[in-house]
Amino acid sequence: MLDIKFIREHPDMVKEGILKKGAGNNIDEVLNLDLQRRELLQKVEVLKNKRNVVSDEIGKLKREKKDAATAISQMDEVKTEIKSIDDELAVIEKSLNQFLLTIPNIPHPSVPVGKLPTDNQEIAKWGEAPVIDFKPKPHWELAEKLDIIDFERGVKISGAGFPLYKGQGAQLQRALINFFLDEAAKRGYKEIQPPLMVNANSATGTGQLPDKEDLMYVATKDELYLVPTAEVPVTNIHRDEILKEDQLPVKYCAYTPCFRREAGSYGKDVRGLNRLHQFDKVELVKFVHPGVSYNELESLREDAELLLQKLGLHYHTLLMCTGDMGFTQTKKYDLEVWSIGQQRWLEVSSISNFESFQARRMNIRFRPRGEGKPEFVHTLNGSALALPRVVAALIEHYQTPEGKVIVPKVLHKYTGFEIIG
RNA sequence: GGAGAGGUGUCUGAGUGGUUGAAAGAGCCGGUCUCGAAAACCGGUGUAGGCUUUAUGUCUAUCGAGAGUUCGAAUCUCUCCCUCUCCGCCA
Repeated sequence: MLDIKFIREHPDMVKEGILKKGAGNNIDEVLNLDLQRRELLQKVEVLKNKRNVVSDEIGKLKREKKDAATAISQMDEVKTEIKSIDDELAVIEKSLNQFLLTIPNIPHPSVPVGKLPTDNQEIAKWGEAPVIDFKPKPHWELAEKLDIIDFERGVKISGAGFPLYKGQGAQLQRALINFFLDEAAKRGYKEIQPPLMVNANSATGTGQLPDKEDLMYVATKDELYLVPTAEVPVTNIHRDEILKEDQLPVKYCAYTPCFRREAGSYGKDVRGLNRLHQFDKVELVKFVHPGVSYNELESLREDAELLLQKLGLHYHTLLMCTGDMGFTQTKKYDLEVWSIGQQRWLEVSSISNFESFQARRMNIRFRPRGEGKPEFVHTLNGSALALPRVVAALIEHYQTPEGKVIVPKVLHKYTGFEIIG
């Protein structure tokens, strides 16, 4: 969430930022509630002060065995008044807080303003689509023929969007996960295996709640949510903590399955591995000093891009426009890998800076060296990478005319085989 | 799941209704001492919010969370959460 003080002092900047994201604007209501809150606070604090002072006096009188009845009766009115103002305050604070939780983060000035996919800027392009003299097959055809992914049985067991990986398909997945994790470790990320179900506080901290409850699977009996991304449990590691400045940046990587309800229909995405309810992903999360978060965003992007380069896959990098950014981000890059079988780009990574937006919700701070008040850290995260579309692009990219798949060299030591089929 | 014990500041740990924001010790920061360090000694050291003459200022809140009793709650009552021990179940 945004800082109420910041909103109070820069209402126009906030309104403008929200507008760029294409969201509704209720800043005036927020400011009004904030004003009411502070007025009531002043009134009630005077009364509470009186209560404290008089109570002390009563204590003294009693100790001296004097009569305190007058003082006590005098407090009757104060007491009821405090109660009524406190009640009023509670209502206002609750509503103010709800508003604050629904105000999106405002975009960084370097982000292009727009709302269409064409407003996104391609800032880098790497590699090329392979030149082949036969018609490339989409991954679902290859996978089915090779019997490495079983979509139908996935449907039987769970439903659409829950594929079953078999044999070399399962091994390829495992190889990619290990490859991604090892590469992350080399770049200084500590590996985490987080819980796969989180409570409401954690989901609120990263911004999935209260707005996006529909995206998640919920175990209502236990009030737990299946993680839609490792970002949720991993960023919450340091909720309500004060880190030391010397610790920063704190860098974590985590492999988890991700569960998403993906309510609604997505047309061209329904086939194959393009959009699933359960998928695997390695996520990178950083907690950094506010002064360097945009440098850290660039290095995070490099961390993710390097993986695609090592796999030899053709990709490009997009700087997402204001309208294509999520609720919580100030700046976001997407990496899209080329699917030769489908002749389209597939998003495999999303790399974002949240500045202090999540940190404020989660109360994650650091203590500056020497003296000084704790400040909020900046949080960032990026997929490195989401598996299914990498798998899709990879088997399409490396397919042979016979319908086999050549495994890229960096994976050999993980797969133990060099060709699928 | 059943029975019992308990949750206090960065940590250990006192504190069962009235100068307790909270003893004591440790840690940390600053200082004295020292060529330097250690030890010793002295001083400081939570967080959030409000107000104003923005200050070695002041007020409010905060002892797991929430509600209640009371003039007054870390201390009493209720609900919830969590931890520990024993029993049961179990990968």
